Amino acid sequence: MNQATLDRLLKRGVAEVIPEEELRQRLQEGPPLRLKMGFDPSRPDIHLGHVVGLRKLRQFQELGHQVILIVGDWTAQIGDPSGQSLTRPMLTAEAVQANAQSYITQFFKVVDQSRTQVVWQSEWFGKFGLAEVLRLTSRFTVAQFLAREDFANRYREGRPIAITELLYPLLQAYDSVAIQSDVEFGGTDQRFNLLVGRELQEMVGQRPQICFLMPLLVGTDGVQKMSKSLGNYIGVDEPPNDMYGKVMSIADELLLPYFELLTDVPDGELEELRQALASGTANPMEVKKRLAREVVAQFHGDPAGREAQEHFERVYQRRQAPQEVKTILVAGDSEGVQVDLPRFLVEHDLVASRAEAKRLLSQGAIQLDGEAVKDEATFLPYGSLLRIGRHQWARVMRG
RNA sequence: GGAGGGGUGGGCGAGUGGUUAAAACCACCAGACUGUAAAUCUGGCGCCCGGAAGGGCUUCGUAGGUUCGAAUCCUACCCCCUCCA
Repeated sequence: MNQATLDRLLKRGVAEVIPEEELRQRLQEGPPLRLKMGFDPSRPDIHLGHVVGLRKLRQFQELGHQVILIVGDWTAQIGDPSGQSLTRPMLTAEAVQANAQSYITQFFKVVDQSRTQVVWQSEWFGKFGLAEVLRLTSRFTVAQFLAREDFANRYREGRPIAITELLYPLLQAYDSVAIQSDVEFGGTDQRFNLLVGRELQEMVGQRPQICFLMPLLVGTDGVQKMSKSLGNYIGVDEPPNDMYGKVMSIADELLLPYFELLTDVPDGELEELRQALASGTANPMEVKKRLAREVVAQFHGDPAGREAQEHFERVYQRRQAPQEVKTILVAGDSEGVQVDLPRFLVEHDLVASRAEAKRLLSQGAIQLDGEAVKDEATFLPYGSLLRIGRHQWARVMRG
């Protein structure tokens, strides 16, 4: 492996490797590494935040290494304390099964299926008895766990910590033992969990895994990490136009991190971009368009990327109607139809309630062929185009 | 086993008998501005009827009760948290 490849692997889009020297050494040793990646089947959706890690797995795979994907059907019953979430309801076996399936499908949009092995926690925890649980828990102390930042915070502030939450890192750590993990991947918020795995492996006489931590992608709100529950995410399953639009809506400051973590644009070029943006010679909007196009292309192909861009330029920049507009068939007289607009909009699911429609109306947010509609009682000619707010369009046709 | 605190709108969190569909803030929606965004400003933000004025209904853990009137008082129940042992 040449130096450039190695640097890209260990530096680009990487927060911390513990310990980095050990990983370099193992990469030189030759045998394919077992790369551990776990997921929580109570949250089956993959968004761009996850993609950062998946892309890194992919890079390792391209060098011949093997991914072990763990379906966390047991830990899902606890809920990862890293997300400061509380105890979640237990999922039914069917729900877990369905979620896992959905997750895996999305997973392989980035990761190479032929170099991936999928395993379930229940393969080892299914036959775990109390004796094993005691043996496992006895290896660690409360003090060790209270050292962890979020536990420490919660404890200090008198907020609850469920005993099961303390178990979460232990179970995750045992996963590493069960699959004999060489490298475990996770976001920087997983640091503690991954380190426990490393420690536990050492205790049982296994070669301890290396912890590979990646930066957390900031979500579309520009503040918090991308997460589904915060609603600031971009899902890999989203349609091209939505995906493109969401990328365009990120803050300018996120441009470079997104390029670094989500694209293959070389570091040298990123540096040029950075300077161009700083000096004002590059228009952030144009740069962002490129980012959006590349992201969409990754999941939907190049043509979809171009089409999404055209759609965006048309609908958002020129504020024209999209190519494809929902049509509403109405029966009226020869020229068109007289309607009570709020009722009409509700009936055709263009707006949630009459009150909502009236609000929009009074704010001039409803247009008929480019003219703001003022009155609730409105005549809609056949072929006319309705626009509701920024995003909704509908054409009225005789039917 | 004992003591105490608490359950309010998407979130956080005021509110202890009427002027409260319920403050403030966040999120969200719309308009203006714009380079996509952000920021900023403006308006809005339970549902229904009404052109409007206005009216009606539903909502403050659940179920009852007191009262002309209850998120606010009483009773029972459910749930959550903290501390002491």
